[in-house]
Amino acid sequence: MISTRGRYALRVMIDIAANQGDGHVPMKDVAERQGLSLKYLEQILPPLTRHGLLVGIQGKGGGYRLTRDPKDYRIGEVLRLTEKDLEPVGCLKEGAPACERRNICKTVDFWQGLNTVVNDYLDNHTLQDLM
Amino acid sequence: MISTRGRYALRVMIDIAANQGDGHVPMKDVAERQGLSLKYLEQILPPLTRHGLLVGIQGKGGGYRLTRDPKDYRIGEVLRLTEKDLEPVGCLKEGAPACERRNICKTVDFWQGLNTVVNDYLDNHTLQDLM
DNA sequence: CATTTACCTACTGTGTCAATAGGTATTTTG
DNA sequence: CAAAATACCTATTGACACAGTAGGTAAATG
Repeated sequence: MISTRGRYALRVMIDIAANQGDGHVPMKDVAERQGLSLKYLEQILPPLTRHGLLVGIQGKGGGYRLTRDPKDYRIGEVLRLTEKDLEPVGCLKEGAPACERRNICKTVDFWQGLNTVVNDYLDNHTLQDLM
Repeated sequence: MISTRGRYALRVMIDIAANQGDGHVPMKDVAERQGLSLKYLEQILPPLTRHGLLVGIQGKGGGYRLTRDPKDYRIGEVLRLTEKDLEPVGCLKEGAPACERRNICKTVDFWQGLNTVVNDYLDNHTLQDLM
């Protein structure tokens, strides 16, 4: 299940791409255009700026800007940064506590396969594909 | 995200397949072998019996039995009956309230594609593959 | 200096998850 | 026929994530 965090993040990036021109786009404008809560968006974006997918300029005349061409953002990148967990089962998570049934578990390979299928799909589509 | 409901359901069916012989398997035995709560399993199974994937016989000497060969159960079948929602986003759900952004939504096709990829994977593996 | 913007942290209501608990109905066996 | 074993049903609970609300601070510009 993809939550609003990831879905809103994509909508925000699409909106910025469409409106940035050669300047910056205030998140307030994005929130209004998209009909979303500014305060909520503000707490979704930090991971994206921290990892360099967006740059945010403070102060009057500031706002956000993409750092790449839309075709160079893989959807999976955005979702992995904004979604809490994208893995189909908890035990596949990075740093998950070791499952004591691991040796005898007949299904872990199956879940790993599902995880791969999902991530391949997400990584084979770009932001450009959504515009 | 696949919850314990779906995962336990699969483990239960694998256990039944391995232990039914030509009789029935009491859920109490399954719970003990798998280290799961009997009471919890009891409320996961009803959809499976209701849709004929399992039969449950009451009374002494009763228990559960598969109705088909393990290779004839698609994983997707089991999960769609036991998981609350398998769809990546709510708006794809059967009977979901119509989204008012539907006309202008640029992402719904993308999510539909993800849903298809996931279900194809789940439906192209059978219970036999997990044994 | 005032305004605009990003950025940070705490709090809240709702709902699902993962069980636990206590029962009823049905069938077989002694 | 009684007792035991089984499936089946419904309510409750604690923890936690989701989706937002709220109230601020820091930085840059006009």
